[in-house]
Amino acid sequence: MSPKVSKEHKEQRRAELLEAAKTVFIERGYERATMKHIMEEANVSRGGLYQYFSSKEDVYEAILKEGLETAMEDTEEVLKKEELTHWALLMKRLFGEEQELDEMDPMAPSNLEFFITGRNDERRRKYGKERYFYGLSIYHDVIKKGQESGEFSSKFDSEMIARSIISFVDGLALDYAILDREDIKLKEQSIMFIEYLKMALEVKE
Amino acid sequence: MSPKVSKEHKEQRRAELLEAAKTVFIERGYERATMKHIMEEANVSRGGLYQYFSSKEDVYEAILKEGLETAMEDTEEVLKKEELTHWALLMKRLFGEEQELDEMDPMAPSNLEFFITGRNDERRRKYGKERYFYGLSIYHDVIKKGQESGEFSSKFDSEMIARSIISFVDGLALDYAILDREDIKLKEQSIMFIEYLKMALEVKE
DNA sequence: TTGAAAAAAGACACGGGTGTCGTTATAATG
DNA sequence: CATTATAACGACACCCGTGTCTTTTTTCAA
Repeated sequence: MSPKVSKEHKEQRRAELLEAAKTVFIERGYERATMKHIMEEANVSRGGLYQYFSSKEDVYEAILKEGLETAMEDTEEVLKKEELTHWALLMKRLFGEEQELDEMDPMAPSNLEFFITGRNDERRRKYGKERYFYGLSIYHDVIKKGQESGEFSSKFDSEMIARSIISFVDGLALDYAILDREDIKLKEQSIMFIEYLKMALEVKE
Repeated sequence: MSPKVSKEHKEQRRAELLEAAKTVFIERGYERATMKHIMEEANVSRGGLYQYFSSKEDVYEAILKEGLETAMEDTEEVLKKEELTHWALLMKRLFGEEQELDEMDPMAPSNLEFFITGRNDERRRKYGKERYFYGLSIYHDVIKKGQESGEFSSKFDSEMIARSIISFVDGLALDYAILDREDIKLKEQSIMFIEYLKMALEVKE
């Protein structure tokens, strides 16, 4: 009846495995990474790993889920500070609390890979769609509210602006994946895109 | 000494194989496609296929090369009609002669896949970089000339605008790959991006 | 300290994709 | 029509990743 190992320990182990898996995925990408690589990185046997995850896809989905959860928490966090303008809020959602325009989530390339290589798989496709529309709603929300409050111009459709943000973010992540750091100009491109947004929303600042 | 089959026939055969391969790649994507799939699609044996191509990567590079060549020819074509404004030229380069805003190269998803999954491979990385900078120069060129001629505003750096075009195109291709046709809104997003460009370049039209 | 139950280990068989190689069919040439 | 180069065939052996299954070890509770 009673479990032979504490729940805390199990969760701890699981977290360790996920951490190791992340390292592997960042290094090798989703497709080229194997369960064996993860076992080696985590210093665990085949059986040990399969105790927690039933496949590579299973591991990856756990990482994605975790990432989404922390992202949602961060969004909550930002929302609490209600003194912000909609524009500041939008910028925070785009580039995070620290506004690091030249940083990129190291998992971003693998994430793209995961969804693009699995685009013919119904399960993964559905999952990708969910994430897309969740991301869309995040941006759409604040833009719409900004327009309603009069802070933003309503010249353009809020949804299309929100969609353009996603495309921009995805495109940047893609180029980041393929090109060398110095070739991509993350910061300058982000600034350029911010200018587009300023013009479209007629933000003074 | 003398070849036992005409050169034309050989080239014809090769073209057929490439055509079949394209069909397969469009259907299954790069990673999930196998040489066997291509053999079946082309009604050719293993030996027959390997007569022309030494690996899947080899096949794909041939397709990419072909695509790039026709793209360059198209660009030449457009350049000949010198009566165009720089803006019209830019639009043609972005969306082709027909300005079909809701069309997407069916190979685009596989192309992204090819480069993103191979991002740790030196050869493929180098190849991707070449293509990026070639694409960049195409857009950069016309924007710079437009600015120099006074047709475009020089408020923003021509290179960054050109880069933003690539990111946009890549991001759109990515979303096209992952989402269903009806979820993506190709046309509306293209129009939105054109508006960004119009504002940045201060184009009346 | 001992026993039970679960976690971790690692050997194993399987499947699937790859590229090669000896053989056969075919097309050009004399 | 015969010859010969080579295109096309398809069997084969190889490799590698996967997930399972049996065995061993560890942990907790009595």
